Amino acid sequence: MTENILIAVAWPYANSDIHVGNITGSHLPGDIAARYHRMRGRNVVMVSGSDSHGTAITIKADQMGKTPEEIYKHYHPRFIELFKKLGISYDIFTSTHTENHFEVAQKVFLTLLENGYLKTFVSRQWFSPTQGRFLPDRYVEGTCYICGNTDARSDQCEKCGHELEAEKLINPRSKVDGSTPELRETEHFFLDLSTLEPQIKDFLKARESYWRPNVLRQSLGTIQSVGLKPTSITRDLDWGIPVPLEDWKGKSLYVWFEAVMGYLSSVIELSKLNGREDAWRDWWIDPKAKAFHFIGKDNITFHAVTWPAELLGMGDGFDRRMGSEDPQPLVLPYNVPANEFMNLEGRKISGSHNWAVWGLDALERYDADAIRFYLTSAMPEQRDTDWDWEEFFQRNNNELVATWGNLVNRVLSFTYKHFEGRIPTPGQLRESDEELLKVIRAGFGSIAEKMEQVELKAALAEVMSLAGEVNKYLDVHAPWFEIKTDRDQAAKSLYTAIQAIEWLKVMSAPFLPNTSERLHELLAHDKPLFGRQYSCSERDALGEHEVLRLDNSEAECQPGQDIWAPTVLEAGKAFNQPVPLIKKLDHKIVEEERARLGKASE
RNA sequence: GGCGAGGUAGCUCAACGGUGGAGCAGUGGACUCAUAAGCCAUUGGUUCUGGGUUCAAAUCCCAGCCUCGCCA
Repeated sequence: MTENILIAVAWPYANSDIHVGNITGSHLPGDIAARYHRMRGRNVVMVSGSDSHGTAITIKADQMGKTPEEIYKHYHPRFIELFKKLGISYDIFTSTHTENHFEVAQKVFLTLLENGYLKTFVSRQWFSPTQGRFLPDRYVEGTCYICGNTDARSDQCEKCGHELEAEKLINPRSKVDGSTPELRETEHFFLDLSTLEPQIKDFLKARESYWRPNVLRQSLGTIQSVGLKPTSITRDLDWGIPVPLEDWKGKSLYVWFEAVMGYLSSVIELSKLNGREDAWRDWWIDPKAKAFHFIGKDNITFHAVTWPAELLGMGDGFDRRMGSEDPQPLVLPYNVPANEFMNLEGRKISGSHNWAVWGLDALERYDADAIRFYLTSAMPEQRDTDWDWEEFFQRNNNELVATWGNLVNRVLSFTYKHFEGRIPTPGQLRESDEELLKVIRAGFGSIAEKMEQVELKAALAEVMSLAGEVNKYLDVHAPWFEIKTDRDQAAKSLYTAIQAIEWLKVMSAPFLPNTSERLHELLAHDKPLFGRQYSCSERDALGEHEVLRLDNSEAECQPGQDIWAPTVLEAGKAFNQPVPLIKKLDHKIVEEERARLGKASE
């Protein structure tokens, strides 16, 4: 039975471009995991989409003099372009602003309501009489009741750093038109986390042995120390998913409450696109399916507590609403390997100050795999890390090119020259040949263990270390001497080295898919390892949205076929004339890139 | 303010109670198939600070400092 794996990546917020911190935090680790599981022959679906709603987008829209929809439609295709160029292989990358997502989100809401986990509370919020609507906290400014700063935002004072209780703000004024807002009562829905707490606790306890400490302590730790409180899930906002009830006009589902449902809605959308409406149940109903959630540390509570609470609270009600005759509960997250943050040259990444390395911009000058290699090496798996251009340069030239790229090039070009472009026929291998192959072969097992545990840096380090073993082996045998005295000995050495390279191509493929694919072609394999990314436009009642997809039909990776294995190299087979797989960089890029930082753009 | 994570060689990280390790950078050496890459050898550390427990602490406990996240 093929294992079902859901790779769910945090939905990027569609009010800014994606930078290296976002990439290494969630998209890249998700992609590496997805590719690995696909190679194991598992039934993988990797999903994400643009988080299109909420106040941050309406604010951006106001600043730019555009509509929220225009803002989302500007960034969404740029996300897709980036994922294509970087090889982030989503099975579907869609948006929360789709008819399908609206339907799913409203079903989730109604199911939770039906099951008694939603409550309403009345609170007081600032209302603009001139505009006839409630103002989000960030739209109201006034005097800080702690430090007296006259330009404090109602939810936070920049000057003294305190977060504020919005209704205590002195001399409030609307950021939109400067008018004076007034406090009015407003009613909102809350998700009753306190009632669900025992179930959430059981869910977390069952995963205690293998979750990362930061994720576990922030979720289970909070429950054990202070407990959970009801959390509000609706807002007085037009731009979003309407609360699906009479008399709740002008109120939307809170963006965080609804965006996480994208993990469910996107799989449903993909199932519809593929014409197999029930396929989503492979990942969401099959109790053996595993869901991995790749997120940044700012998102831990939402994914380790709130989203599981939504799933638990629905019971089998969602499946029933989807028309199932035998309704079942939904699958809970298997792991939430949250990453910490990546800084840039010693400072926090800041988009507004252009202190950022933007994905699309960097891809104009560097190969996808060069970026992927460095971002994996410096992935913030257990602590904050730093993108440093000098280190990017060093790691590319001294590790990726020197250890791996050069290994492939020296072996293949020497063989091509001396063995007429064919894999040498080795005859009986020597003991030392078998020894090297044994060491490399063992990597399939030990690297797999790290991949299953989502220890991606350690996994990549082991691949590189194995490449180093091949370099040492070559130095001992020196086929460039053997060829002069005993051609058969050189044939054995080169065959062994190419066999090792063939295996390392497989082990490095989740990290360096483009490099592996090109090496795969060099070695004259018929089919590509991975599928082809493409995008298409879909139309529904809300308009059109672009969708990034993946066509696996021609790929070697197929459900049920485990290609993460030491296949035996065919002696005598012709291969293509080698070319260097990875480019060396010139040191001048370090100064050039540093000079770009912090400069105004656009 | 509350909760949490992290603070180990210049950089990235590993050791998580038993003589502080790896890769890269630095330095020295022999080689040449290769993108002047590869190989061998080697320099480098009051493990944030101060206490404590222990025969033994980077590791456990207490206090403090710094960075980051979440919540109020």
